[in-house]
Amino acid sequence: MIDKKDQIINVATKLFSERGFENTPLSLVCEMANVSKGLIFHHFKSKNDLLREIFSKTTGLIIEISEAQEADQPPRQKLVELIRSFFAQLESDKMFFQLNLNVMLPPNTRALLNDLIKERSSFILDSVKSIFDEIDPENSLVLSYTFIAELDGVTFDYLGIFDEYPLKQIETHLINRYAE
Amino acid sequence: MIDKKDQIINVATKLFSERGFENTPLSLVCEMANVSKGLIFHHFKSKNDLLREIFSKTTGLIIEISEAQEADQPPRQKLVELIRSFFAQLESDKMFFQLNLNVMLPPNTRALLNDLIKERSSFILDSVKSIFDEIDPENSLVLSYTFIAELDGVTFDYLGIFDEYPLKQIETHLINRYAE
DNA sequence: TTACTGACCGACCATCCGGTCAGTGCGTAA
DNA sequence: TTACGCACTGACCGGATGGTCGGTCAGTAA
Repeated sequence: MIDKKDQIINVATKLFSERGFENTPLSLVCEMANVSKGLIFHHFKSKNDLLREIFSKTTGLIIEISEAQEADQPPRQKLVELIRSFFAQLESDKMFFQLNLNVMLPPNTRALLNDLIKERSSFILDSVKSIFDEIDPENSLVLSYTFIAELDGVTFDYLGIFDEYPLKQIETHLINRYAE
Repeated sequence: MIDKKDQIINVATKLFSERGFENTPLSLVCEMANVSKGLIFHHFKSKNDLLREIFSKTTGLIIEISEAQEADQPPRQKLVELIRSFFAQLESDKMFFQLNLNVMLPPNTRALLNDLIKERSSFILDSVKSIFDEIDPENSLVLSYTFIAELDGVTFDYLGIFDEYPLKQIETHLINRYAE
């Protein structure tokens, strides 16, 4: 029998990413996790707290992507690896990206995760910038921001906007662009 | 005295973009627009309907951006104009972009605007693609998706993630990239 | 056996919020 | 003057939802 606390987290993750945070009443989480209301509040201070815990867990995924490249590769190769692992994760862990997207922008949920988001985004910026520093130190900051925007935009469009999104082709196109 | 219906729309637009749709009770709209609950339902079928009407209005902005270029310019120049007018609008009409961002992703609001979003996004794809068709018909589709992803990503990062975002520099960088 | 802990339950509460509705007053056409 | 329509009001309703609380029970240590 799976641990009930984990069960709550799993179910809530799924529901939050599919239906959004505001639109997922705890009663639904209880029902689908076969758990009582009381138990949720026994393990988590509040609904918000549950979200924070779930969101924190996804940080691991981001770090994993950022560390896909090996240290002794040439910088362009690092970028290629980064793109590759990003697209791979985007396809295989769709749910986590969906959750992040749903939750990072709307002001109420955003406010509640603000510190985590800030921390994470500067981590990402730093790791990307350290690569571009090796390529073009003069413009590394702008290059990093643009690079990140491309990946964020792809995520946004793929999960939120377009029905038939040629992920693979866009991946190759970006790889070509950055492999030069 | 300004028309009360407009007053409702203005106030609601502001509040929805600042606080998100779910997190803005109609009671607050009433209060800030100096209007009774009843009047909102006199002018709009429901809260959802109010959102649809507001969201529809922003479509005009998108069309405006898409049509910034003149017909007889070379394609690369058209792209540059497109980028220019996009960044200009992003800065001057921040509120509308914020609203779109807040409302397009979360599944519940998304569902209710689905047809409008679909319509709009294929309009955008078409207009961008018609430019890339003149440059590289072979790859025009992927080029268009990537181009759009870049702009969406910039919007996302600028409004949602990073505090100090070098918009101007990113704009120039993109212009250089596409002016070749 | 006893005493204690902590996972777990579910009835209950307070509040909030979208939506309704009966009614008021003003402008206008007959 | 009357009658009608329409912008407008605000008290009210019903349902949903986050959160509380008293309590049960299994496991375990003494």
